[in-house]
Amino acid sequence: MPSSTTPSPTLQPDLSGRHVLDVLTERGFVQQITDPAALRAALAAPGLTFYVGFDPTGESLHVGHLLPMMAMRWLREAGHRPVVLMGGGTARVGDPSGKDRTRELLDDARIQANLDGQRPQFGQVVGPLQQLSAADWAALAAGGPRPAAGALMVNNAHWLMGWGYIDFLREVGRHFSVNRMLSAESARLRLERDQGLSFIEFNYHLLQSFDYLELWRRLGCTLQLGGDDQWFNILGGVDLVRREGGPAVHALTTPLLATADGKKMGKTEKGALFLSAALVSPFEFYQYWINVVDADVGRFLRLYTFLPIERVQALEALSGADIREAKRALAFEVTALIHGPEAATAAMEAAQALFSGGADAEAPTVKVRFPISVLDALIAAGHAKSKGEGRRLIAQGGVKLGDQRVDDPDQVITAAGLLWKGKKQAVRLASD
RNA sequence: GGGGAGUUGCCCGAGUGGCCAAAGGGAGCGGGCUGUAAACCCGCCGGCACUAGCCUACGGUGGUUCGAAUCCACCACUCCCCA
Repeated sequence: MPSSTTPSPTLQPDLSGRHVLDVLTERGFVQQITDPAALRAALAAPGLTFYVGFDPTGESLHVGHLLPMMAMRWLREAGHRPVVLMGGGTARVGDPSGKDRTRELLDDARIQANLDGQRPQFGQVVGPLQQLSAADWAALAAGGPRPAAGALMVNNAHWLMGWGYIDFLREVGRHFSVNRMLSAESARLRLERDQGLSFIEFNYHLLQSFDYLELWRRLGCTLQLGGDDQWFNILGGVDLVRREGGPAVHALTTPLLATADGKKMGKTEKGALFLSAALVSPFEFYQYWINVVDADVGRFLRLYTFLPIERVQALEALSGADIREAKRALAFEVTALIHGPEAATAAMEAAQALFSGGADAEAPTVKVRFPISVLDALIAAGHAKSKGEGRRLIAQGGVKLGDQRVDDPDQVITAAGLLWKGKKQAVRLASD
């Protein structure tokens, strides 16, 4: 058990003088690289500009986005310039990669709201970012000077929205082979499954490729990072830059994570594990990492924390019940990174109190009016969606009031206390 | 433009007039075993009332019938083949 003093998380990466590519590889960030030797040489000296694209498809980022963000932070530490590309333009089209059906098209208001929601979240992990406005971009495109060193945030709406259809076809479209695009996995998957692939989605590839060209032209960007499902799209950009007379720019993909038991990474009962505290409380966030399956702990420590590799290896070496110590470190570190050390400490202490049988532990609080039946309280607490479900839970022994198992749905609660569903979820009932 | 197939509960998928709230699988939830793990075993899994019962539901609307997810008509959408 940690002492009552606030433990201090490791919120900064430390390369210890090693080549950043070695560190990224060792920590499991690297899936594919276009030309490893060339990229190694390019990264040897600081100053390379690289980017990662994020489409604003939700109001908050989630852990799926965290992986490339961590990689960006490491690269930044090595002295390179990160560019966060917000897909304000591409989100209007929709990426078919990895989707087995057409995603609903987002309207402009939705996209704008999502952009606003996600924007501040990048800084937390990647570090301070300078945001370029439409006017900034226009100046840059007109040949103005590049911004001084430092991380940037750009929005591809600024260079995609102005195109005329014919112009785009002539200038960009002519470089793309439909034959190749049809053979790409994202398209092939749809075709084989008779799922259909609308023309608009089919064009996503061109837009993303054009992003790379534009970022190379305006900012000298020579590396794009992305999830491995983006490999083909990134290569499209690499090709386009070359066809437009540019150098051999680089591509690096990160692995697509599934948890060791085959589930999608970052999925909770309620949905994605969002980084926004409003959507997923720090406590819930912490609990997600604590409950990670054993086989994933080492991998996640490497990817989602900045703990030194020696420390990670030490934690990985634990076995049996001691693995929980590694999970505590993981949960604490990641929570501290996203929600801050205070919130992480609070979440950790709340979890410990709750699961060591502490009756007065912290837990999400729900206001109710006493007296209230257990059945109604379950619904108020969000533990059950209907009375039928609540009855079922009780019948199966899944409900506890404090440490007392409840077996009568009509039992009346008269005072504040903890209401448990199963072994892991508790809500504090408080007077309204 | 012509011809054909299809639309079932969170997902996949059976079901062709009453025995259907609808087989089976997956996901999910609870219990047991444990370490707030995995694997495994057991149970649950539309809503309300929970004893009997009622309501909503099988793309939409209308119809046939004592009775329809199942038959008919029209509409919408999806996919396939030919052009």
